Amino acid sequence: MTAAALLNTIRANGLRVSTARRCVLDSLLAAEQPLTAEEIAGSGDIASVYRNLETLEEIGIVRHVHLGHGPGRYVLKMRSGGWATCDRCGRSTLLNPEALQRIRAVVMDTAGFDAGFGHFPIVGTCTDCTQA
Amino acid sequence: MTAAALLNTIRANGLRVSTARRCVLDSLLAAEQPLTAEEIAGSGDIASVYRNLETLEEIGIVRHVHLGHGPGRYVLKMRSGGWATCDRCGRSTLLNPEALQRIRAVVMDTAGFDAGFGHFPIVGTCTDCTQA
DNA sequence: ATACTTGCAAATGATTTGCCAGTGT
DNA sequence: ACACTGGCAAATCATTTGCAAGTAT
Repeated sequence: MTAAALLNTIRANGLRVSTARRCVLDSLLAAEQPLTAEEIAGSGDIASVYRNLETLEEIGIVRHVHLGHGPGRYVLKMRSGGWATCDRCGRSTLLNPEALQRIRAVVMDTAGFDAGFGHFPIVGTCTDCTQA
Repeated sequence: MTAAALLNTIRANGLRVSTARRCVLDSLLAAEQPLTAEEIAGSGDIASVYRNLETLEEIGIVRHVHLGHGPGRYVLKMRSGGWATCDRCGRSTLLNPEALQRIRAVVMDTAGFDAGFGHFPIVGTCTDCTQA
């Protein structure tokens, strides 16, 4: 999945590739971590950023996550997955696919829930912080 | 743990049992589910409710949870635990202790995280909604 | 008596909406 | 051209803070 493919998805949904829309995508493509709307907007118009994020989420390009307190954050869906956040150091990381699968299986088995941890993370204390 | 024991905890922490504080506790004692600050306040002063909830959380009586979008919710800690919320029907339930233990164990084993699901729930589709 | 608390108002932070001018197709 | 979008201002929702008056101990 490339940047060009994302633009095609936008057009395929009957939407336009506007400058503001591209800026949002470029921010997300350049980011290592999920970003807040404010971080994406920079000095630009934040209302447009929120509107575009909502639109991009509707067509399945963007994912909205809440990794802790504070504002919501946004990531490209292709770079998202199951999240884990440390309640001490605050770091958020993606669960590796095997770990996610095993956790999902137990949740399904014990609670009957088909869970993904793609919106709220697993919150707990990470190994580093537990040892410290 | 009784209602009277909660009042003792308040006094034991050098705090006063005021009318507003009692009202917050009474709301939480009467509730079946976590409540929003607005629900707790009713027609009363919501700023005092927020302040009291924060105080009660600090002394370990109350727990703050985010079960989905919308405002935060508050429960008595003695009635809280690991939460699961269905992303279709929106219902939130407490995980039974055995399920919670097994889930915590895999999370520790696969991701190295000591997680409790006491603040953010496990979000997924519940059995009823999956079948429907 | 003296802190701790309240209640009101106002401030703050995050997000949404109305509206009209601007622009991609 | 024509509908989709952007940008600005204002509204809304959740929560916090300042402060003078009230009250539990």
